[in-house]
Amino acid sequence: MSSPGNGRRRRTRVTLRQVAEEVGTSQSTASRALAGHGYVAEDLKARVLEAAARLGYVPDISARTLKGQASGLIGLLVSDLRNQFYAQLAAGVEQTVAAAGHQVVLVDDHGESEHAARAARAFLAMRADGVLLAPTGREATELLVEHGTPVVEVDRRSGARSCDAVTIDSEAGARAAVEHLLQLGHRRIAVVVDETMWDTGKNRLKGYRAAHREAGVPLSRRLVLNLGLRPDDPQRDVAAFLDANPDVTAVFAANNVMAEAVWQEFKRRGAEVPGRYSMVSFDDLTWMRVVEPGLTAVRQPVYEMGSRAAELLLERIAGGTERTATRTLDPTLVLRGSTARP
Amino acid sequence: MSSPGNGRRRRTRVTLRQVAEEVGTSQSTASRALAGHGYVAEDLKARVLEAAARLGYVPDISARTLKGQASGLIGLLVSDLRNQFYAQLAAGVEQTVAAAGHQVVLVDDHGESEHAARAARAFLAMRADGVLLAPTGREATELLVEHGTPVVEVDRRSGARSCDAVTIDSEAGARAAVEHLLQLGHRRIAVVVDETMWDTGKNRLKGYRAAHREAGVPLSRRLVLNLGLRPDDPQRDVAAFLDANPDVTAVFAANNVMAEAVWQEFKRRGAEVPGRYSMVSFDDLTWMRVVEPGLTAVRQPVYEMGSRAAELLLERIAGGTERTATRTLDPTLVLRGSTARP
DNA sequence: TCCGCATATGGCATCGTTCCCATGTGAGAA
DNA sequence: TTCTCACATGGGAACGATGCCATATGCGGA
Repeated sequence: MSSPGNGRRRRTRVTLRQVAEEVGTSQSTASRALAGHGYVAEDLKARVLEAAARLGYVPDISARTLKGQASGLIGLLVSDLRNQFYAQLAAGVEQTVAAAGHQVVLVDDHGESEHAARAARAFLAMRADGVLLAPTGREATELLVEHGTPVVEVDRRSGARSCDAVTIDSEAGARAAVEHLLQLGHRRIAVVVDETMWDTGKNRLKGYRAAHREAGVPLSRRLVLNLGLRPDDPQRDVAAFLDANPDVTAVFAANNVMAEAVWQEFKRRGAEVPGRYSMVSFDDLTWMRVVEPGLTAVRQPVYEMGSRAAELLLERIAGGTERTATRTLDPTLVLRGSTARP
Repeated sequence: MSSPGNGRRRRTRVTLRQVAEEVGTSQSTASRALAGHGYVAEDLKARVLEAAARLGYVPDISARTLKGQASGLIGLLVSDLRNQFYAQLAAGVEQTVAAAGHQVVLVDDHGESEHAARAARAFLAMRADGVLLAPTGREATELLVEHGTPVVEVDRRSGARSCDAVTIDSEAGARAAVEHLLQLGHRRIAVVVDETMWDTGKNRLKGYRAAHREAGVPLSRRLVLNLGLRPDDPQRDVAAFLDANPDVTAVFAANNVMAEAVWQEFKRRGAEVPGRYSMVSFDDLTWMRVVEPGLTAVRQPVYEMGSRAAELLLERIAGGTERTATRTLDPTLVLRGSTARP
């Protein structure tokens, strides 16, 4: 590999100037040789490249960025990396961003918008070329947009002023799920949500209601279990709810966290699925197709959402499209064994 | 928030010089005021801070880094973000790194060491303060160490020259799992692995063998199903293996991917667990405690491994410890319903 | 012969911060 | 009075890469 015999840590990094001196030319010429544009004689260029490789030259992004070039960094802000949903999203983003030769700076705001704002400031400070946000407030988006950083919102929309967005049609997904239950003959369908402050939760509830209205089935406030943000022990709350509403025959869980709580509670009380309860989850994770019976679920193209958002952001950075674009992806209802007639 | 009425994109970012001019002082003084060290009169300092906030000043990390300061970036290289194992790891790392005021640059090498080497070069180029690697070859580690970047290897060790590492005791975990099966009376225990080139796979196989030796149960090559890296369709291979070895009564899956393949194949052929087969997984994911029966599994403290590795790296960056440290975390065997006497 | 142009190379200012150093003040000590 | 020292401020040189501009040469066409 690189220069032998140079003990452990190199004291200072190899700079372009050193490479230039090695071949007896100027920084300018060496720069052109490495960059591959501008006039450089073929043989000189080869010698510069060889020297750069031999000395282990690595260009300094800070200097390049300072001079006004792109930093090559894309910020990505998610709410909870431990949740498979966001992990998939991040994977999709990383894949696309890396393929374009950029790097992802990942921040997890744990659902706190204050933390998100801090992250936005950090993205600004590092001169990120663009940022992808699963927003938890409009502050971060606004800060970035105002400073001229391209932003694409993913999954959720902050309602902040114009920026691109890639989301999944929550309302349609929820409607399909609940329609399915209604068609099977269920009339008292519970819905379990943890947040209704962002458009994901709001729209899933909206879809739930729309399906009822369309089917002419009356809605009841009682059947909406709203646990609020980051509930301590959702399973306990679900248990209490089921005890209080013994007439419920089906449950629609608005996201994977809720689905797990509901499923575990069914298991704990030995309630048969789909015998006693039918169940549908919004979001389709590994475990839902592995359990017996499999969970009927609204599958979201999460990985794809990540990569589409990244593509959109890269286009925006390249300065392509002018007016802001919103892309909505369609979820699909995957039928498995957890749903049947009541 | 910041200055009102300034249309959309600010054309240029606010620099320290502009803040200084705003309060009628010099860059030097403004810098000291913001940095909070060196002599600055109290009232002047307050005015600088106020002006910085009012103008929406965000320091430029590139310039700071170029001047020789830390970049605040920590590189993290994982093999497959879609795998919950690495997502948990990344979450643990992010949490700890963010708490220390740094940012994580995340790269997924998809198990390709060539990709890993490219990532290492990128980390070098952006002057990452330190790097965490789940190595897929020694090249990346060596490149970074040689350039003087602190490196901590996580989960796997590359065997490259001295750098810190945080791993989980694969051999002990595997031994515990297989001992459990042996104690239940199993004598023909299959082991399913996909890689034996890194120490994780190697050591799990070692633990499997050690347990047999200790129990005085003869080993058979036939019972080792080695699928090799990234098998096309592991479930099919497992099926073929089970057909060819009908005397097997228990299966030890060496990681979560193998466990899923084995589990799905059991389900497909309607083989009762633990009636026909007992099963243990190395790595304990959500679905394993949700399925019926629950999977007996070797639980790895993955999130903790991530945060411990990050802590170690931060210490190393701070220049604390001198000699390299290796930390090994202990896995625990979680008994559930998938294991019983043959 | 002279101009224009493609080719080739080097000098140097620039990006925004940091920090060393020079400069300056006033108070208290010698 | 003069020296010292703590306090306070500004000038300006780095850091490393980039790219504009000046310079130089040789060749073909007018």
